[in-house]
Amino acid sequence: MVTQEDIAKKLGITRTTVARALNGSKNIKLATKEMIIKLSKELGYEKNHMGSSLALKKEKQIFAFLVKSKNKDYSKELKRGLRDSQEKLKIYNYKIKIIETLLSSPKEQVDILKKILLEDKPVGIIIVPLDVEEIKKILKPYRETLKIVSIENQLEQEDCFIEANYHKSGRIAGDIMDNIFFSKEKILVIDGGDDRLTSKKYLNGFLERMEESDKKIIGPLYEEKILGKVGKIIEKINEDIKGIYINRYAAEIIDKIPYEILKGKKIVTNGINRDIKKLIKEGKITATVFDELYIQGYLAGKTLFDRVFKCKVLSDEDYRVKSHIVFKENLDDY
Amino acid sequence: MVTQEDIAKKLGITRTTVARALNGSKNIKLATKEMIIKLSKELGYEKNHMGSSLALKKEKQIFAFLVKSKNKDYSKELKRGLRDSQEKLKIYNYKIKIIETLLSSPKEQVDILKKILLEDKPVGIIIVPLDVEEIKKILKPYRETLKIVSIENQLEQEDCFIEANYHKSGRIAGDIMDNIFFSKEKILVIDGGDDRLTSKKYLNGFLERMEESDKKIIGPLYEEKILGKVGKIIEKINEDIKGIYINRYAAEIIDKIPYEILKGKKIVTNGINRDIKKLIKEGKITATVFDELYIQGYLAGKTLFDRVFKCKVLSDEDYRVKSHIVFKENLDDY
DNA sequence: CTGAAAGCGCTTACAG
DNA sequence: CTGAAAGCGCTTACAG
Repeated sequence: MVTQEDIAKKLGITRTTVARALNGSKNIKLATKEMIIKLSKELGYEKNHMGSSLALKKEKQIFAFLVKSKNKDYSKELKRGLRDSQEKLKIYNYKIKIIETLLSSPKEQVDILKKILLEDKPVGIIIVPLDVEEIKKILKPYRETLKIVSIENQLEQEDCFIEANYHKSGRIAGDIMDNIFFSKEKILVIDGGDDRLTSKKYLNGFLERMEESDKKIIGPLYEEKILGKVGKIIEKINEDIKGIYINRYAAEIIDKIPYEILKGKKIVTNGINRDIKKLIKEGKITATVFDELYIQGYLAGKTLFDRVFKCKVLSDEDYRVKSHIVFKENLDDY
Repeated sequence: MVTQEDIAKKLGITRTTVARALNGSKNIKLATKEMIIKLSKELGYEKNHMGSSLALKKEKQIFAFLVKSKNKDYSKELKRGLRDSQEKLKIYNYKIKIIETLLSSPKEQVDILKKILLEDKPVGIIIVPLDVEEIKKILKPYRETLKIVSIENQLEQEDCFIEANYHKSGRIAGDIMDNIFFSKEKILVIDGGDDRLTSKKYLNGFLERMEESDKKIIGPLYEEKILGKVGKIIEKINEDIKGIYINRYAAEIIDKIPYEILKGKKIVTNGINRDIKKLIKEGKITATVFDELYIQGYLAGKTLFDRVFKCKVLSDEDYRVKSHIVFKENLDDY
């Protein structure tokens, strides 16, 4: 294992100067710096992070900007993932502070971000950016020192970007629906509306996949405030309908429909929560497909940390969030 | 943050003594030790692992006993997971050495284990134990200092035990098969034999789940050296058969059967490898269910490390290996 | 059984 | 722009 001291000795200088070169300090002559960097590469120097952290005693702050949506599970799971990644950070004296703003109020997010950049001097930002263009602008002057991870919406190319593939999960739901039936059955598609995060992408993925199938799609049936108008859905369901897909409010909608009407239909949905789990357990929903938000949160924390601290860039594969398929039998995995 | 020094000061003793108490050293008076432990609990002392590792310079060894089976993916994935967990260990100066022995030769595993315990003084053992009773006996005298993680087969209650739930994955395959068909169709079950790790459990899980269904099971059809006798399988497949389940050698068997015969049948299997993926992509296999061996390996490394180093015991949930369901549309997640 | 001291690899305020 | 020095929290060989 090669240390800064080794490099210093070979070069006839002090550890201090070597440390400076390796930390990107500005108080160092360019030539010296280059010489040190060159040798450290030749020797295969890797910084010992324990030594480094031990010496670096003051707490460094990372701010995570999440959003609160009506879909409570969304931010809850993301937060849980983020918190779990914190454990690792804590021992290195990094701290993630979570700030939640409303999905419906991009301006609030922008304002708080501005304030924090100015006052708290964070070393990293994790964000589910709402007003993407505005946020890009705000971050620009801080880019030299700030590491950025965005979730759901991409900012600059250079930032790490973590996204779940909701569209794909929609396609998978379609794949399952297609495979459940041999012949050209009728499938009713219920559009529970757009939550501005996942549900529209789910629906589009499902519909795209169904176009490649021989099943006959009825709908999508859309109603504003659909939960108040379940009657309209009931009208559409008849003997001919063999399968039902719902992209949003699956549990709420199913609960409002008398079971007699749904009996024998195969229902597939996207997303997961306690109510959907219950319905799968009862055999009312056949399967659901969802993206693990927990992992997204966890990855965001981990990734930012790797970037800030180790200057390590992970491969794209590491950021990929898998889709999970849930039938009754693997329900308790989730 | 409370340090050993803080504790020492409050007690009017030196850091050295505090360290000794906290490390479980024997060179310390019981009363002193108890006093220190008590105060450190009161103050909420948590050891700083960076300081600790930095001081602890010599390499510590962990040995992992894996098995080589005919199912190459088995040990390959397990190894990959284990290797990934090593990265974290390395910076703390722990090293995992992997030893593979043949599944068919439990004695070889026992012999090597004996030798290593004697000569290498490992701080931890990860093992897929074959001759469980014998291995329990061998490990007994070392239990004071040695942390043990077993995979697949449990040793003592106190050891951490990581298992995939192959039986459950079999049940899930059954669940999918059951859901694919509305009516009482005939399902042919092909038993590809016992690999002594997964395939029998898969089969039993599948059959158990099918008993709860209204489908009619044909088989299980078992032949010794089944790959040489695919003719017997072909005989069984006729118009009436709507679904086929195969627990082992799915890809090999399907490849030997003319596609005309399989066309229109829904095939579900357990396990995953490149060939199965290919068949799913081609639409020949509808779905497969498998246990992520990679995760098992990763967990084994991580768990042992947590035990050795942090004296941390994870909750059962952390050891749980999920089952994964793969249809065509989520194929590229794996 | 306990303590004084050196050292792990790194960072950074201070002095020049 | 560079260096001497203190210090992060811990461990352990050595001396008593």
